[in-house]
Amino acid sequence: MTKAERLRELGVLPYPNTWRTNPEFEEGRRQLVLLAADEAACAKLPLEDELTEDSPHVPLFGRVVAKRGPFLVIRTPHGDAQSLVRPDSLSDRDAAVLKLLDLADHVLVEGPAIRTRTGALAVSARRYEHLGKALLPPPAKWHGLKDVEKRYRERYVDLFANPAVAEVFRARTLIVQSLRRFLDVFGFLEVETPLLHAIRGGATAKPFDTHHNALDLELILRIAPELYLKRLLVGGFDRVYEIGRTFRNEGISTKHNPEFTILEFYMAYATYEDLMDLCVDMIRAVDADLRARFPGLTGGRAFDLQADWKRVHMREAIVERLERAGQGDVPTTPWTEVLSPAAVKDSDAFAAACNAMLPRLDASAQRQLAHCETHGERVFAVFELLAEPDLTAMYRTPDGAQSVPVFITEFPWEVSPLARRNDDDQAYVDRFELFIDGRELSNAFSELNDSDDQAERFESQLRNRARGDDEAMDFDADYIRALSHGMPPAAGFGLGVDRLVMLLCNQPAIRDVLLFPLLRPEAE
RNA sequence: GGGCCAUUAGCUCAAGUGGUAGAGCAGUGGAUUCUUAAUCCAUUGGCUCCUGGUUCGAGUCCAGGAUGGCCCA
Repeated sequence: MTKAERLRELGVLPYPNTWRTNPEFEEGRRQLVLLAADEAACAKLPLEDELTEDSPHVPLFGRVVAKRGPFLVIRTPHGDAQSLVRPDSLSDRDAAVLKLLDLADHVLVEGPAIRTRTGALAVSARRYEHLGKALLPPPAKWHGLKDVEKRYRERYVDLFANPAVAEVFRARTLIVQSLRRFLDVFGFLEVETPLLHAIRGGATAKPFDTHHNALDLELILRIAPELYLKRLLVGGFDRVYEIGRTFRNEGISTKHNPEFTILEFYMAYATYEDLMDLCVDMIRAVDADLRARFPGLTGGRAFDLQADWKRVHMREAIVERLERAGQGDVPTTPWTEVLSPAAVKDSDAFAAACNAMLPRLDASAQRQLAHCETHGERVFAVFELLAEPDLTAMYRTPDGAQSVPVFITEFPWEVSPLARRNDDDQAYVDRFELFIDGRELSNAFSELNDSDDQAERFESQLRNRARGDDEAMDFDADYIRALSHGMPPAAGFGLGVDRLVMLLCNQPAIRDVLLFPLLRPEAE
């Protein structure tokens, strides 16, 4: 006979729903768990035999994760606390129900809080209620659940068996709340724009295809919210933001999941330089919130957010990388043999250097560089191949102990189809990407609000498509019409929220900050 | 996409060069009841990821596949 059947014999439902919580129980439990973690406060509790008739009873409810002698360890969202459950302190009925307890069951105990002989808190149970049955045993109490695949597939077990994992997800929520609060205070309006798009725009990426039956319409899941948010600037919402899911039909890795969370905000009458200042303030504010509440997650960092954040033109970063090759932690590179710092400004010399370098690159880098047709595309490719991998070695705190955040600015226009051209040099745009700890976290620019220029950029994207770039954008005629109605001068900002959580919470893989990362379905 | 590694009981892990598949915890039955991975006695539990091959004999060797991890791209 199963335990569930034996419970029924005692008149107890295995899955009851009769005991209900209320604000008083919730607060009582929370205070109790906090008290259990406070050694000094526990020392003031009475021993069992010092109790008086009027000692107040407190509730403790949650999942039983361990049995030790006459003690049950009960796990709650706030932490663990234990209960001393002795049959002779319980009614016969409660004692009989207690005998049918399995690890992982949900239970309620009520009784006075006491100090044990070892100085710990325990709820000395006068009442014991079975609240919910578990049929499967929990993972080994000492080792927990370690199997990485199982942790992702059975996240529900991971979360209750490994409290440190649950902590990361609580921290994630705090980070998102903190981002919202920061933007709300600055007068940004949070909005929701469509996830189903008819054409691809706002980023260069491969989309997921889907279909709407009633309209018989081929649709894609959005690869970025950008173009809808900028339509709202035209509509008169001067400061808007959206935090939401975005989908890119690409590979899965420690840094990529097909669906991820993006923050984008747009600010009228501002430039990309204003956004650099705002970005520093925002990330520092979020980090301060995080460190105050989750100090255990934020130690031992390889980067310093309090240091001065560097601002480096993309071409300067390439020059600096060449000049510092072999110094400190910046490795030597064959690029120094083919590309002189002076040649970075000279499109012919730069192209020749790229050609000379081609046979020395690995297959993927060759593809990336050979694909380039213009100087701007080559500058971007060389930045990615040469400078980006060593940003953490190049930009460090004065004592050299930590890397500092760096804004890479002045991108070539060809790789920036939605960004405003620089007034002094039309070949480059007013754009930056933020790198912290060597990882690309943000992309932002002064917005292109010249509808004629934007139309030319879309045409350029179509030419890229024609020559085989299957990530190029579509021509968005409605967006051109929107710009033609007049978009205020503005700057916009995008941030990978999952990557920010990884960075601030010291998590090595994006799967560690996604509750349910995409996995292949299990075999039958 | 390429390379390397892993896959054995519910969980965590063992099984020199091929020779009867094991432990701890969980579970079950009992004892004990101020424990801190509770303890003590007894005990159940296996398609060793899958499919083939070599062999008298395969968890172990070989080939192919599956899933996952790490690195590279």
